[in-house]
This record gives sequence, C-alpha cells and structure tokens, in this order.
Amino acid sequence: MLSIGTLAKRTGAKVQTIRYYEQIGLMPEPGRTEGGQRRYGNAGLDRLAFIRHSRELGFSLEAIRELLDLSDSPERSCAQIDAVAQRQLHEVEARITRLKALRIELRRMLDECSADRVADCRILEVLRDHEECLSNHDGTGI
Amino acid sequence: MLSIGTLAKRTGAKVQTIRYYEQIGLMPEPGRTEGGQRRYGNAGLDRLAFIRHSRELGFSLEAIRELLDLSDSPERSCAQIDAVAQRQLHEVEARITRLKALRIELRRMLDECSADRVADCRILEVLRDHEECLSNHDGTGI
DNA sequence: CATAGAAGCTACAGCAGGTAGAGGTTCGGG
DNA sequence: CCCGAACCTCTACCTGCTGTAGCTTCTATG
Repeated sequence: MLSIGTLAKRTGAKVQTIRYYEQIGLMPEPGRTEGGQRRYGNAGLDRLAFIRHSRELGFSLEAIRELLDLSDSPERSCAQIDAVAQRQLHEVEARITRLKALRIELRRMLDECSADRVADCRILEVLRDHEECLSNHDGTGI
Repeated sequence: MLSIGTLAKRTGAKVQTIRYYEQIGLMPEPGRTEGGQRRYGNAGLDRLAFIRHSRELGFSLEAIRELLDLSDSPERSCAQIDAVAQRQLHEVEARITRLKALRIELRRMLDECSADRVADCRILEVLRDHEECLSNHDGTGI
C-alpha cells in the first residue's frame, strides 16, 4: 500500500494537490490506516498518473473528469473521447493563434522603441493608444 | 465628468473590474458626487485604457503597475520599460513553444485512434502512459 | 416637481487550479 | 521506545476577475 507522499513522488503531483483532487471528487477516497492516513493501491496511482498527464496536455479538470467517466464504460463507442481530445486541440490551436498575434505586437513595440527617455518611449505610446496596433487583439482568452 | 459606466463602455472593461482595479490600487480613487458616485476625468479614462490594452497584450497586473509607475518619471531611461516588455515577449514565446508541443501530441493521439470501443481507445492509452509521448511536456505553465 | 427605472453603491462569495501555513497526530527506522 | 519525518485537518491565499443581494442615487419624462 502506498502513502500519499509516495504517490506524490511517483507522479510529480504535490501532496496537497492529491488531497485537493480527492476533495473535488476527481480522486476517490482511499482506504486509511488505523491512525487515519491515506493508503493507495495501484488503481489510485494509475488514476493520478492519468490526471497529471492529462493536465500536462492542458485538459481542464472538468474534461479529465469526463474522460475518466467515459473510460469506465469500455464497451461504448470512443467517439466522445475523440470529441474531448478534439476540443482540446482546438483550444490549443486558438491559443497559439492568439499568442502569435501578441508576439508580433510585442516585437513591433520593442523594435520601434529606440528612445532614451521614458517621455519618448514608443512602448508606452503603443500601450496608451490602441489605434497604433495592427491586430485587434480583443482580450478573449490568452 | 464621466461615470463609471461610461468608462466601462469606452474601454470595454466591466464596471466591477474598474472598481476592482481601484481596490488593488491600480486605478486611483476618483472624485465622488454628493451622493457618493464615482466621477472620472480624462486622466482616469486614459489610465484605464492603458491598463486594458496592456492586459490584452498579456501583461500581468503587476507588470502593468510597474509600467504605470515607470511612466510617471518621464526623464528617466526607458530601459526598464524595455525590460518589462522584453520579459513579456519571452513569456509569450515560451507559451507558444509549449503549446506547439501539446498540439503535436494531441494531433498524434487523435491520428492514432481509430478504435470503435472505449476499451481500445488509443487516446486513453496515451493519457494513461506517459512513456507513449514523444515530448516531455513537464507541466510548467501552459 | 414627482416619479420610475436605470445605474450606481458596498460587501461578500465564487470561479480555476492549486499552494502555503498553523497546529496537531502518526509512522517507522534505529 | 523514541525522535524526526511524514501525515492529518482546516483555513487562508494567489490571479484576475465576475456575479449577486440589498440598498441608494441619478436623470429623463410627464
């Protein structure tokens, strides 16, 4: 049987994070020792590894919850799992697009500024006046 | 004199957000009417526009605070402002790099999965087993 | 000038996804 | 058996807002 610290070491999650996952119902309540300490089996370890790995790929905890639920019915079609992954891919792509626009704007700002004094700083001017921007970065999700 | 609602409309910020900026000291406390409602001048409007625009470019509120402080000393060198913008650019670039790695991994997952049943789903297999990944996405800042 | 309703006010709670600390208990190697 | 590491619960905090409740004020119309 594995202590919470061992799970933490093996998966890279922090101890508090594992307890947090339990609190929000993502990890099941494990067995306890007589003294009240958590003890996990391999199922717990595997589930936590799944969660952490999914998090590393950017899935939200809600999406992970969905994936875990779906994986409990092995005979069903995996179309829904596909859809969750597809959605995640789209989100990642949207974020890349947005960040690339920001990168262009930031580079341009930095390029243009050759001032010495704050008073003439192009960066501040651009930040002050949206009209100086090429893109219309609209503040939807960075 | 401008009401908080007018500022909100002109900058695209929500009324609560403006009050929040005031609360954390990013916006100065404006004058008030006899009845206690906030009234702003053009300085307030400009400052809020600066904040919103910087947010759209991904600057953190702390970075914005720094930029606003720096812009108060127009005779100083703008090297520090440059540094803040440079830092932001690096962060954006790091995020792009990371997201591109995620995109590759997600695409590969989706490509490989041609199963019908959840039981054979490649996506779940990949999520279960980190070894199946090509990249070592390490969970540092998405 | 009265009044209705839009807009403002404060204060507090909540979201994601954790992280940190206080203050106390239990586990396990020597 | 003992001591320090690891565990426990509980609470508060982080960023950057957003939403609600319950009340007050402003302003346009009649």
